[in-house]
Amino acid sequence: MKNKQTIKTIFMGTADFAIPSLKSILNDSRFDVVAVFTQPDKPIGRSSKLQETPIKKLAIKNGIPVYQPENISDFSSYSSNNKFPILDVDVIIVVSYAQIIPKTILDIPKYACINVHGSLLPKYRGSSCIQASILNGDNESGATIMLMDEKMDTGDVLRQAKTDLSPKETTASLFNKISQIGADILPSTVFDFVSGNIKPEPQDNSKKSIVKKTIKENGRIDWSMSANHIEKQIRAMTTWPGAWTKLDAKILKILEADIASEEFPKKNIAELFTENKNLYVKCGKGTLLLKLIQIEGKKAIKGVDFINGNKNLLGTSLK
RNA sequence: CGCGGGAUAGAGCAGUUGGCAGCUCGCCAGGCCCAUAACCUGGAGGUCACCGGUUCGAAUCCGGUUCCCGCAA
Repeated sequence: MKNKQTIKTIFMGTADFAIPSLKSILNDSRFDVVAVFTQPDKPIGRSSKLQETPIKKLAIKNGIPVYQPENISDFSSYSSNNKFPILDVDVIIVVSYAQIIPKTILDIPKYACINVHGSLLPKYRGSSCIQASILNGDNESGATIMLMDEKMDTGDVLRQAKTDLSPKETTASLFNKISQIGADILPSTVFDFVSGNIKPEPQDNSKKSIVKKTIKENGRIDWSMSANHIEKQIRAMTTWPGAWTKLDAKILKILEADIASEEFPKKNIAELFTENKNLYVKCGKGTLLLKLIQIEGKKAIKGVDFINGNKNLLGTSLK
């Protein structure tokens, strides 16, 4: 492709994860973003007001046409003539769009549909890739730029960027890291591919792993598990759905915890107790020191603050 | 107007037949001690979210407002 030409691009994305990528593309003069696709406005939070997706806000701010079809393959839902509205594009970049892209659309761009995925594929195909890397205690993860095909996250890899995980990494912090490093390499990767300077590498299917979408129940703590496992679960479930348990009839979220260095053999599993001004809960193996917790209807508080105001609840068991 | 919880000292919480504003912690001063996050003594710190009503008297009862949070989506 000639230097003076720009890459005519459609961007599809919805969640915050896609924001750095869209910014990256918008800030790169080699790209011309002609349209943005994102999910329809939905009510979020306690009010029933419709909320625009983060991507929609960014697109509007930059004066780019926004499409929000309920179903991306149902052209009639967003185009009056039952056709995809823009047929002459070079690439479609999809990041965290929340819908499967059908073959009819994969075939539209001149070069390819390109995806940014939050793991080092073929590891962790699926939507909860970042949670999975923390839950499994990985030392490194990263972002993958790949060509899309009809299956989920199975396309040929163009380029990857790695990052280390800190011992206290949470899904929230890793989410930011990976979305950024992915965005950082996205423009040049797409450009190099379009220019013919990248040879797509098929994934090694023998090394694949697939992760299911995170659901609320994944945040529920099983206190018979090891403190080591629960501590990773707490970091993996930050900030949604959060690691939670039941204190009497109320939900108790565990926002931050450390693995206790001491053992407390006399305590029962799931028992809440205090020792040296620290709040602990006994696990199946080992003990967790609760640093930051939140009771349903209340704000997040430190373990020591909970002890000060709720001495009567010490000794009870979490469920 | 989706369902529900909450607002009281710097923090976390008690506090209804309406009657002097409390607890734990922190903070300040002093004491004990080889020493301490331990212990003892004393102290400061409140417009009980806001506005109005009932009452001799309201944190408490009634009406309204604002803000925070959990669920759901």
